[in-house]
Amino acid sequence: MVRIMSAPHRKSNQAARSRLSAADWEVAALDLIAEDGFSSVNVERLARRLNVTKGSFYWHFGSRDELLAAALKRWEDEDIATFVRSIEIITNPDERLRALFRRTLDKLKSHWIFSALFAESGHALVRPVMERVANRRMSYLTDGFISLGMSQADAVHRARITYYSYVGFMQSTRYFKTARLKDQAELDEYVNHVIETLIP
Amino acid sequence: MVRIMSAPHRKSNQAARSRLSAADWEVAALDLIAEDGFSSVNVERLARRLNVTKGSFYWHFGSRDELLAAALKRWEDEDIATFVRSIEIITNPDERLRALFRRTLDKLKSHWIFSALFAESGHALVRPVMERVANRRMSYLTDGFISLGMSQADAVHRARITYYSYVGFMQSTRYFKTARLKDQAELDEYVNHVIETLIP
DNA sequence: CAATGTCAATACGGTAGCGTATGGTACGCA
DNA sequence: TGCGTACCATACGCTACCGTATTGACATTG
Repeated sequence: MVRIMSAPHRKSNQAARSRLSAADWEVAALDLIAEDGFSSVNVERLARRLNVTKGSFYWHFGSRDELLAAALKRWEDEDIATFVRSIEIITNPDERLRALFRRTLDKLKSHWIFSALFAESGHALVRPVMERVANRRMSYLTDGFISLGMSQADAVHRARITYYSYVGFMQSTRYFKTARLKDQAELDEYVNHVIETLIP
Repeated sequence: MVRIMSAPHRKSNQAARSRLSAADWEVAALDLIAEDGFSSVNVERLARRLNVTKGSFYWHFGSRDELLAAALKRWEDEDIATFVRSIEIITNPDERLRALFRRTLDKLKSHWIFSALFAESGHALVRPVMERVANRRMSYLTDGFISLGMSQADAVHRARITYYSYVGFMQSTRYFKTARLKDQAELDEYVNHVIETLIP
């Protein structure tokens, strides 16, 4: 119960910047989401991480939900931006689709956040975000399969399989050691199999 | 705040049986899990559903975790039993695999519980259960693909895709209206596409 | 009918987390 | 140099939930 404040007027290890902005709280929230899930985000825990008390938090945000909404928006925006940057520049449709498949392996923090958020899509703040994300990716995939010569109907189905298997992969590797592939080689092998199975 | 107890000594609408067993609490917990997720299960809410107070609960169970563990065990046992009953009796390996794929569409409550539990595999009580379930299904699928002539390595990969796309499908339809297929016809069409894509 | 066992109601103590109130400190700038 | 703005600390109230303690109601059985 008694918490020893070794550095009362903090000048401590990591937090060289002694004052925080709203953005700092959002980023910290996203970190926590990636580690422990969306609903694990609570302001006192965040405050402890940032070496301040929640007195500070409520200066930047009116409520916990306000922070969560801001963090979600930040993630969605970043996610779109990096996606466009890394994929959209590839012109050849076949190449682009394959690159998209392989991209699921980049262990970006964004993927972990995706997985954590997806698992809690039941939450009223999360659901609309994840639904938009799903629709964007699904229609992107559909277009990809169409431009490879598939019929509209087949492309939609194939996009579903693809997206769903991505979701399942992410969720499983998040939670289960058993599901994690051993090394980079096995990972590559798996993705190659996926590409050969799903890309006509 | 003031709760009107219209039927003090309860003889009320649904609960004809005026006394409960531990099993009743477990079943109610599973219902709640299917509807609202694992972590939404709390004893006072359950008690309200069952038209009793939690004074009763703690006669049957020592703690909330004890109930959750019992409910999980109940589900896992049932899940194995119904799986064996519905699939294992089919001898032809190709038929069996197809039946397994189509079984995904039966809207059994068990599937909803699966989906709710999977989403919260982060929980210490849930994770081992879902890991066992995943391993069982994965190795079952792997055997299926092997008996259809695939190499061991390919079969493992294909089993992964299959299981992961099942997980993604379940999770998505659980949360997103957009993801839900319109009617039985579209559903069948989708599964046919899945079968043609994933079964060699 | 008494005694016991089984299930339930009520009242209470404890903790975690949200949000508020109020005052404190430090930095930029007049 | 002093003053206001921006950020932070402390203390508190409130609610939801867990779990405990005690007593009550009803059924079964000796």
